[in-house]
Amino acid sequence: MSRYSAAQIEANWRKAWDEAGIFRAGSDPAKPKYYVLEMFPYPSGRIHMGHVRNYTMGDVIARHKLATGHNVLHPMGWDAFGMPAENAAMASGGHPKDWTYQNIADMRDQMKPLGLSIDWSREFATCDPEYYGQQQALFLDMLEAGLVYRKNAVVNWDPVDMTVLANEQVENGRGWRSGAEVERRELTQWFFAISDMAEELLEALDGLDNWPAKVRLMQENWIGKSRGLQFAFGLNDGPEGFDRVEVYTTRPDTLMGASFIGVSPDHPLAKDLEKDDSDLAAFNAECRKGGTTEEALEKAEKRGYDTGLTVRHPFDTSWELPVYVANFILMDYGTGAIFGVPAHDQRDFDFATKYGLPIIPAFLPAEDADPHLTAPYVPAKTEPVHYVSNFAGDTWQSGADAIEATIAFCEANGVGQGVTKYRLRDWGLSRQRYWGCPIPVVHCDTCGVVPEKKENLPIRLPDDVTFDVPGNPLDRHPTWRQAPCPKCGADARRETDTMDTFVDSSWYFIRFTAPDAQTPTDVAAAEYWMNVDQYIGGVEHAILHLLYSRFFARAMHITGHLPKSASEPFNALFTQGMVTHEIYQTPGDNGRPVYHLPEDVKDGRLADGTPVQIVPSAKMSKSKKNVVDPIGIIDAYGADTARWFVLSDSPPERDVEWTASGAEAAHKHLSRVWRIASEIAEGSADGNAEADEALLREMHKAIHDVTVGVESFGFNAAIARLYAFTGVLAKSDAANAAKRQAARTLAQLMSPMTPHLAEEIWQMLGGEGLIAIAPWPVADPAMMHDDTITIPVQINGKRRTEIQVPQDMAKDEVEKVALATDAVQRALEGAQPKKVIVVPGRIVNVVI
RNA sequence: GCGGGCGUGCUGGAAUGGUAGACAGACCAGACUUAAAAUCUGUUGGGGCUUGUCCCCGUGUGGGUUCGAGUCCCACCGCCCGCACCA
Repeated sequence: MSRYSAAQIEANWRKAWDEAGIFRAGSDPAKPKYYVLEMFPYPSGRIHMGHVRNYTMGDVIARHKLATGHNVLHPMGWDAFGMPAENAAMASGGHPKDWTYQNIADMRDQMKPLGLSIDWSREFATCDPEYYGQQQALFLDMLEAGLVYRKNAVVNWDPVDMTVLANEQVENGRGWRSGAEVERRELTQWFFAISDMAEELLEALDGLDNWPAKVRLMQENWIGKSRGLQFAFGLNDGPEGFDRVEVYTTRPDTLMGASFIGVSPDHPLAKDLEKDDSDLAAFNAECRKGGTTEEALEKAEKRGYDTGLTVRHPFDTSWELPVYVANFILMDYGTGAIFGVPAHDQRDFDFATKYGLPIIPAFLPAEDADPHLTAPYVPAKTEPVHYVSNFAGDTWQSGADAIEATIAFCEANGVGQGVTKYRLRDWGLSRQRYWGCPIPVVHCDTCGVVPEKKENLPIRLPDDVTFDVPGNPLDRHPTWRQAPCPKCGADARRETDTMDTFVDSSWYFIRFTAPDAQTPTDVAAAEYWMNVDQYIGGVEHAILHLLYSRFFARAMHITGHLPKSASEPFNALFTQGMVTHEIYQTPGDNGRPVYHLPEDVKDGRLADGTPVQIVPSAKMSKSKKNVVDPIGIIDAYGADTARWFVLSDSPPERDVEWTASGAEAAHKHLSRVWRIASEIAEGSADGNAEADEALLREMHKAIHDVTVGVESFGFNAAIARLYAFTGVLAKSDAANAAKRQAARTLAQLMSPMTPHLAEEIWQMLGGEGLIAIAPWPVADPAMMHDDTITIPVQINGKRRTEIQVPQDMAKDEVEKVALATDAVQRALEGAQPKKVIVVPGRIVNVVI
């Protein structure tokens, strides 16, 4: 008998699937549709184990749906715009386009051996002009609908590379590539009006029952709805045009504890004052320079500048509070101005302590309040809070009630209004980069900003660009910028900013439903295929990509590109864990460890015998060298082994640690299954009917358990069940016919995870056609329960013995059997039990 | 600081409130072999004695609810993740 050879099997079956065209999504109305999608990859040029895990999970779902009679859409594409292509071009002198398409070709070649049930006919890359041209059309429609606009905004500006950087591209206040200190700069940029939809995006989260609660919560926090009071302090002797300072607070109940007013360095008042105050101008400039990174903020000291101005407290106009410009106040949240309550807020406390401002407790009981507090005074949760009406009245309330009551009180007394605010800000999409989707507008000296005509789309990126100097190549291109004004025809200039790549990924899943349409979408196709029934990807996209996509689906409905039913594009979301690996390191110079690839380490030592230090498992990363190349694994063991292993050891939402022994074990198991099937295929040994019955019963239980596992993302549990069933089959004395049936079923149950091996076994055992499209087995309930069952007997909740009883035995009969056991009789010592609990089919508990 | 999650053998992990440790890895022992590999079988939470179809303990710690708790509730400890000068 020959041995299991994945290399031989796998290529054959991929060819067979290809020729049969079984993964091509049709529109068979007789079948229910099912759209399964994994987040599409960035074409870095190399697939990694994370991809393998992600796509394998999606493939298990897709193949299972195919076998259960669904019309399945399972597409793949490339998130192909972005900075790495430009960085590669800058580093090696190539062109981003060549680099990207070469990487796509390479990655496609690496992915195909995985045997994924993908409809490759729908493949596209976001850098294809056919795609980004439609994206430009979408942009124009959104512009017309008021969903896109231009405004002046503060951004991270890298003065060396001369481009805007996203927040995540700023490290410790410096540009991640240039190392230059990032400046905050005001620029006119394009924005999507996502914040207008804040309430709807928040409310609709409630309906996303099949999303992880964690992701919904993260989005909820990100949208950040808050309820508060907005009102003004009257300003004494302010500059021209400034007679009040508008503030927003979520804690109006602390109003009587106010001791100063703080405004942002970017606040209009601060900007006005700095005109005549060079010290303040210097202070503001210093504040604006400060980085916006987490670390920079943590280190930054609370600093303020006393403007010398004062405001009047709304409830006691003789009470004057100083006005400071303070570095910790953000211009783009609330009104850019606050009142400080040092007694109840750590930041305000730090500030007040530094500048010798009063610390006034706003809550009773006043007798507990120390007039010389050394730390913020925080009332206990249950303690009644005496809110503003302490000043004017006598009502006692707490928490949110106190805040609402205070707002009502303030409104009644003409001090401001209750308002709802959101943290969510509009999405700035302008990037001063070449390798992105050009924003299709023209700047005309007479007409201003003019949308490009749709018939001129796509506005293509020019190919003749250079990357030898920093900045945006589109800006310095000799001719590309020149364009006639679509309105008046005069010479005008193209917009040279391109779109954030998150725009590309916000609607690609809709484009998959009609990838060749001459409009952004084919609404009928979108209506048929949308929504994505199951979306799978990393939790790192919990906010940005998933929130943007939810916004886009709504925007596309508004602009007529999608039915309303697709406004929430992803019915179910699953966030899978990472693939991790131990890190091997040896001490290097200057205390920095030297990392070693897993393949260079044997038994804890390098080839030359040097022992390595093993650092606990972490996400595979090139810099730590704790990576295992999927290609190497596929070459050594086959794709089925890689697929089986990444699904087997851990629940899919958790990280899985790649271990050499685990991969080896997976391969051994698949070899074993292959061997068992081969023996059955060759064998003709007789068995006994009793063994047949037992085997088939086990088979039906396995069908049930594995099906449940596959349908509920319990892949690891399904695989454990398959191990167990394989063991039963291997030991069974059943006749060949029964074994054959069981082995064919085993192959079917394994087919979503190990499709190639499953096909091979199916064929070996005389299965008809391709297993990939053979109807999924159905468990027979009659075969799933045994006539006689074993149930444990507890005494006072502790297991003491077990009894065998007929499955359908009456409760009191079961009780009698249990009481008659030696263990129970011994424990009773002739007495009567106090109570006997019988859970049918489950357990008996005798209470003594 | 705010929000969320998780703590189970040597390891990954399993367990609708109902036999804790399924299934794997690792280790050890045995079979086969001249030997090794491969394969197959078996053992493995801790402790005790009277070695049994035995007893006690055991799911981070301490309480509670329940006939019964890894699972539910309260408090604490530890770890992980997300957000964050957001007023």
